[in-house]
Amino acid sequence: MSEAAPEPGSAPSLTEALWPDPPRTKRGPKPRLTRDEIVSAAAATADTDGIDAVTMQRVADVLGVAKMSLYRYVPGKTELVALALDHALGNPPALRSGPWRDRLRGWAIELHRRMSAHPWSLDITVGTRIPGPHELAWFEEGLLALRETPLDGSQRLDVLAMLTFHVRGSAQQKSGSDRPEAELAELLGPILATHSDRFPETAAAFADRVDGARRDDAFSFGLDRILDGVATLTAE
Amino acid sequence: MSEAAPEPGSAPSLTEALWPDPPRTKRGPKPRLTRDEIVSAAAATADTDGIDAVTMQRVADVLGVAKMSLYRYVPGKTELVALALDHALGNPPALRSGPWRDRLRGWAIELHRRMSAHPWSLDITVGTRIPGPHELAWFEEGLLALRETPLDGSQRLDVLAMLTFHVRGSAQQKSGSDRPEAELAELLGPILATHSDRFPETAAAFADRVDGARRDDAFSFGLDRILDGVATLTAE
DNA sequence: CTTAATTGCGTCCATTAGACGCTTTTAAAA
DNA sequence: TTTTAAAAGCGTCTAATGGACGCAATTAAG
Repeated sequence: MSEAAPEPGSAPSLTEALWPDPPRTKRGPKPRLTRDEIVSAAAATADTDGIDAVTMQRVADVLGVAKMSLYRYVPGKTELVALALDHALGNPPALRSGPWRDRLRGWAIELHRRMSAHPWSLDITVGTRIPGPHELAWFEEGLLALRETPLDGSQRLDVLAMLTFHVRGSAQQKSGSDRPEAELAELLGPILATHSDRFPETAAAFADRVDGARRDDAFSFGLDRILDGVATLTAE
Repeated sequence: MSEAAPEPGSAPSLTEALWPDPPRTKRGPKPRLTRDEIVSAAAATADTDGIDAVTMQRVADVLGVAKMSLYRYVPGKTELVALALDHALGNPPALRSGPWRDRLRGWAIELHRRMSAHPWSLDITVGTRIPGPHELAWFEEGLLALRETPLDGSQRLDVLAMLTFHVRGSAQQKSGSDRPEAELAELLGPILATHSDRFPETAAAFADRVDGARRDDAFSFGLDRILDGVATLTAE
């Protein structure tokens, strides 16, 4: 929430933070750190102990510097976290052949894998954000896959948004546990048992799921449904 | 993160908080507040000033009591927020007739409306949560709509999850602004202009969207795609 | 060699959520 | 009616947080 612009620039600091300009004057002491070191440290901390463990103090400790030193490299915590997110996302896989459906499927699966690997990324991708370079690269890659379809640009964006929502939602559900559905069912069990009269369908559906010993593949189920839906549209 | 159980119950406090038991011994001074008053105050505060404005202090001020008094009604802030969410969600609409597709569509649209009306609800529905009574009621309603389909319980749950993800994601994007896409395009404009060589497809797609003067209906676009996909499955 | 930009960071502050324990209220038990 | 103990209200205190500010040390440009 602070402005770190040395010049009277009009862009918000978040944009500047994510899309930095190289200008490097050569006066003054040499920086002891790199912005990238800080971002990596923040991401690593989030990976091991969750996003709440990422405090300026802790990141500074990891790097062996004082807390306030970080502010020479990063305008604030918000920006640091945004950078860590883009760092965790990384570059999209480049699959430039095959039919759009397979490509898009691979795209979504890989995105899901990345986000699941950094569950904290889900906690912070909230609201209208400014995408970082890697995030935009993912978008670009997804749009490339849709190029052979008759969809217009707007529809293509909508398709990617839809896929992103599904990836995010699915990854979110499984964050923190590797058998999320079983866990949820366990949590819900007592509640449903107590109020089975109020929620008969829900109780039945969960019983069904447990009996069927289904694995956690709500993600791919939904993914296929979505791709079916898009296919229906492109076929028109 | 604290345990408020008067008895040595084994359930986590969140469950107890969301699914309270009426036991009301009649000793001691009469409570000056209701849990519901507190929850309403918290939700109202979040509605007007965002989730960050919801502090125990502020809620207490609104109600004219001391901060620590709230802890007699609510185990902690986490639980208060969970309660506020369920409060904001409210009961699902009861549309018990018509084909499953229309019912599900109405269900999703209404859910979208509610969540958009309380944008803060999106910031806090993260990870595996314990659903409150209202949330479960929505689930129940959604499952009811799917009863006429040949899908099994597990698939029905997956469909609802998918829809929920889409609703959440869409509502999230538009939180904080009523023309989110235009806003995003504005934010992205300078970036894309600067790096149009790296993101040609993205630039083109956004240009397409702006030219087409499309309104913000990524939500219903995706919703129809999803329902198409489900229809494909049920038709098999 | 002088100068000015730039770094590292110590100090300070405002805000949080929450623990703990005291006092007061009030219904149940004697 | 008196005694008793459960429960409510909440003042006080603590630890953690993000961040403003300004000073001293560093180092390249002039």
